[in-house]
Amino acid sequence: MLNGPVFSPMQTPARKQQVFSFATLAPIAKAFYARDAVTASRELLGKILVRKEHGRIRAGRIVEVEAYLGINDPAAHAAAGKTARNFVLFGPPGHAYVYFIYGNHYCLNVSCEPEGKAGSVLFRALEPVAGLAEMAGARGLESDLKRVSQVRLLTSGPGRLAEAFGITRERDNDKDLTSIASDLRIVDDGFRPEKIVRTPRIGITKAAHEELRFVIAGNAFVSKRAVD
DNA sequence: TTATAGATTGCCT
DNA sequence: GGCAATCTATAAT
Repeated sequence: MLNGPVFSPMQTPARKQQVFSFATLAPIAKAFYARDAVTASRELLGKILVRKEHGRIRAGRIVEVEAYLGINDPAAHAAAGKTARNFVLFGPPGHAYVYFIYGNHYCLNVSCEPEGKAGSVLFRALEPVAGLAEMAGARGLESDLKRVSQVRLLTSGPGRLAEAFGITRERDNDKDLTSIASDLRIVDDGFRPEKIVRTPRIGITKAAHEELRFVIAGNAFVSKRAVD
């Protein structure tokens, strides 16, 4: 196991970083994603999103996600059917679906369900594990992070984590996260959350009552608008 | 062709 | 807590 779920200021980024060797971090396999979005959401909590760029690793533990279902979920981009924008949702499982929102932010999903059926998991918050200085640089923040409140600004929120990992539609949309050749992947270090909390999704108006948001209970890096 | 809402964030009061 | 920023997709004219 790499690190527990709670960030400790005593664990410096350098100490955390030496634990990682990108080549040995096998991406989670395609079959993992070929399931419904609710199951995939629960299973993804505690896994680690990893980016390799310029020989450096950025990694963050997944602590908050939301499930978006297929054509019957009014809040899902798949609701309108397959389009040039959302085709990834209908494609093979384990691919990155990246969209641009509010003229300012990218958001990252991973496609679920077998090919032909839509469904995805939105990444809403990560707990930084490695490459914190790189994340801070990408976010335009001070790299000398002393407090948890500062580290939270790196990846607590879907737009924030995308920026921290340099995720864009042009670069990452439809990327196969299960490929050994991918610079963006999700890995399993054996960590399992003690408790998962289920709540309504955040920031949507359609089907807002559906409880399809999942968070690791008590984790300090869950996005601010959280309603546990 | 024009209008509007959107799976957000950060700054201002 | 309110609201501007700023682009895209989709609905309305």
